[in-house]
Amino acid sequence: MPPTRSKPEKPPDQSKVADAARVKATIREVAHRAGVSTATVSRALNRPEKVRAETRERVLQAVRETHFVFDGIAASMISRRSRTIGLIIPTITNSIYAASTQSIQHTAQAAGYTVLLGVSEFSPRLEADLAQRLLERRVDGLILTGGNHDQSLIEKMRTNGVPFLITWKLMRGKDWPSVSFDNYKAAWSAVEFLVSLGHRRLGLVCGRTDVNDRALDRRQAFEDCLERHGLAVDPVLIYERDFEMEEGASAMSAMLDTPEPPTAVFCANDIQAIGALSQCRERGLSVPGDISIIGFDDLPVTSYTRPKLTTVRVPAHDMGRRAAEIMIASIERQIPLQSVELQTELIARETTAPPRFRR
Amino acid sequence: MPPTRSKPEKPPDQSKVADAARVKATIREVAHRAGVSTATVSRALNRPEKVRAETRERVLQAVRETHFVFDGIAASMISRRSRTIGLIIPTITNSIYAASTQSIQHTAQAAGYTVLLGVSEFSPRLEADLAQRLLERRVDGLILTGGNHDQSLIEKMRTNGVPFLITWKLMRGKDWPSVSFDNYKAAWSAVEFLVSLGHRRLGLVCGRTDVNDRALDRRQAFEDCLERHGLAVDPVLIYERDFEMEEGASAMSAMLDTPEPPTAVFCANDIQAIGALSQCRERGLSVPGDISIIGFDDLPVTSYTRPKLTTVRVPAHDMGRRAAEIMIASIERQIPLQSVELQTELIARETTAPPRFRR
DNA sequence: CTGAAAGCGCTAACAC
DNA sequence: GTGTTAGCGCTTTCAG
Repeated sequence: MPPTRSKPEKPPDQSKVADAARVKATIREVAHRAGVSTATVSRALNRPEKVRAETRERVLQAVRETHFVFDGIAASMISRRSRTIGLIIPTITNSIYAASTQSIQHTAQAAGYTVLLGVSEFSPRLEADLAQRLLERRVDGLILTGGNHDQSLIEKMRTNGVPFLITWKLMRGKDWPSVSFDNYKAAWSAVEFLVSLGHRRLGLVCGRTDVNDRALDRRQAFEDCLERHGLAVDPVLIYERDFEMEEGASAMSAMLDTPEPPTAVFCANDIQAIGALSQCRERGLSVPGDISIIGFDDLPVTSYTRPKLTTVRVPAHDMGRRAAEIMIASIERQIPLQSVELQTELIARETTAPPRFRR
Repeated sequence: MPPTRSKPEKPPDQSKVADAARVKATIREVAHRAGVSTATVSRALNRPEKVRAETRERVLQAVRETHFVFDGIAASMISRRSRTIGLIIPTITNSIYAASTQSIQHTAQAAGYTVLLGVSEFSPRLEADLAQRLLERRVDGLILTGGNHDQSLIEKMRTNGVPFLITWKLMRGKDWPSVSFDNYKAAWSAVEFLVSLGHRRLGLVCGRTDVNDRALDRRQAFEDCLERHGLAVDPVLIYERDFEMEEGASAMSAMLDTPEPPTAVFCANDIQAIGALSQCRERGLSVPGDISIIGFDDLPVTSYTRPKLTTVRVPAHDMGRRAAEIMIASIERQIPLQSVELQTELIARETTAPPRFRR
């Protein structure tokens, strides 16, 4: 047994706590080992400059010896801050949300924050559960996707003083802060582009507008833009589908089987666009010769399809970074959450061209 | 003002706390409102069956009125459990890790756990920081990617009693539990397949083996398999690159510019394979006529490339689910972490064929 | 079935 | 500079 100070106020049953600890250490063990008070340990860890260098070194030494891991949970109880932000997205798999998520996590990490992740799978019910749990973990702020949320969730965030931010959807009317591009405007630009190429009969593939208000904005833009140009909005050319390539393929297939197929199709996300494109090639159709396709998101893979996909570039990384920055600034410096509108950009690649036959 | 019990032991400056709370409620307010003790509120929330139905209803009513959100942080202090698991992956963007992550989050959520996410960007330094922070948040368990970890991290997890699990890499030799397929075996099967097709000059594109032990296993299998078949391992046909399509393209480009290009290339992940494939087509080479390509992962998009990519299917979803289940079982029922080996499957699609000229 | 009281590991005054 | 003390919001004996 090592020659330790023999004042067993609390007889520790540590058989050989030489310098490799066997059990979780608390700030008390560290203090004892360093021969200081717990307050000093706390200071040495959080405000090193308020402690004499030599003392600090002794404390740090004791921390190392015991493999002490600071208990952020206990600290949070007092500081009323968890240094944690919650993030809820509908899906990560195979999607553009992964990009914003990675940026949020990166930015948070750099600022000393940890991200609690929730995946709602496009289910409002699941989202509410997820959010409740994040709130119970006392996240300092919550970053949500889109503007469809349980009313009681909003109330809880309000009364519990948890700031929240909407991403992927601009909340112009409401007083909710959002960091996003304008889905309507972006989709409009895509449709406008097809029309300007001379297309008169257009199809749409998009997500399910009942659970996805981004898809709703995009669909609305599609319909409005056609009307604006005096073109027909034919329900037989509008498909709301799940977020899968296969769904894009089958939607395209259905359109092509229509008596009067479209000469151009707007797919409101690249995942579905890739499926749609593949379906056309499967049938031996030339893209863009026989039919034009435009996607939405600019996933990295869209530069690698054959032909390369024309799409709308969405500032996913920027959005994630800005959202995290704004959230953290609000948490740390009480700066009210500000809304930011980001821009999108049409990336004309190879799947779009004028229709073969003008009417 | 509602006719409440008038015994202001602690004069609450609530001007009109009718049923919409203005500030965060604690269990005390709820107790007061329901006319019970804090202990009863706690019981009503955690062990409803130990409280009379009528009392419980009163408590729940008070919870609703105050928008009370349970403080999981305070609860964790006592229970020594956070109902939280940490997950560290190298990247989410545009990758197969998104799939396992989604499954882990899904499974955790269903079991009442929250996931704390860290993205290490293939940096051991960043990973150590991330892990430290997760430990400080007192995660009940940690799911890591691969087997390269800071020694002091391992010690901290050990002495702090935080169970950890390795994914994406089988830890046969070491005593670390892992839930994964065997990278070596899986890569071997891919290379073996090319050899069995008649290829004698093979190239490799893989991740950076210095920061990615999965890539190392796969490279090792490539080299061993060639040797086993008495084939040359030509360093000029081996490329370690970052995890980007562009990198796969440039690696392929370099190989093709070689005096004696390969007739088949094993890309140790689909991302690089897509780039490589694209590069071949860019140069007007026929795949698999002029050159065969096999990928690894079976990303959804590999069924949508032209031609469709032959690859090795990896059980990402299963791995995530099993890892989360095993971790949670260990946390809740003290079951020791068990290792599981999952299987992969070669998916022969359209980018592989016998070489045009046998030697 | 319910209440009173102690205390989880840490920090924030306030002393010394 | 450093120590002492009093809790943060909750759970958990132990009484009643």
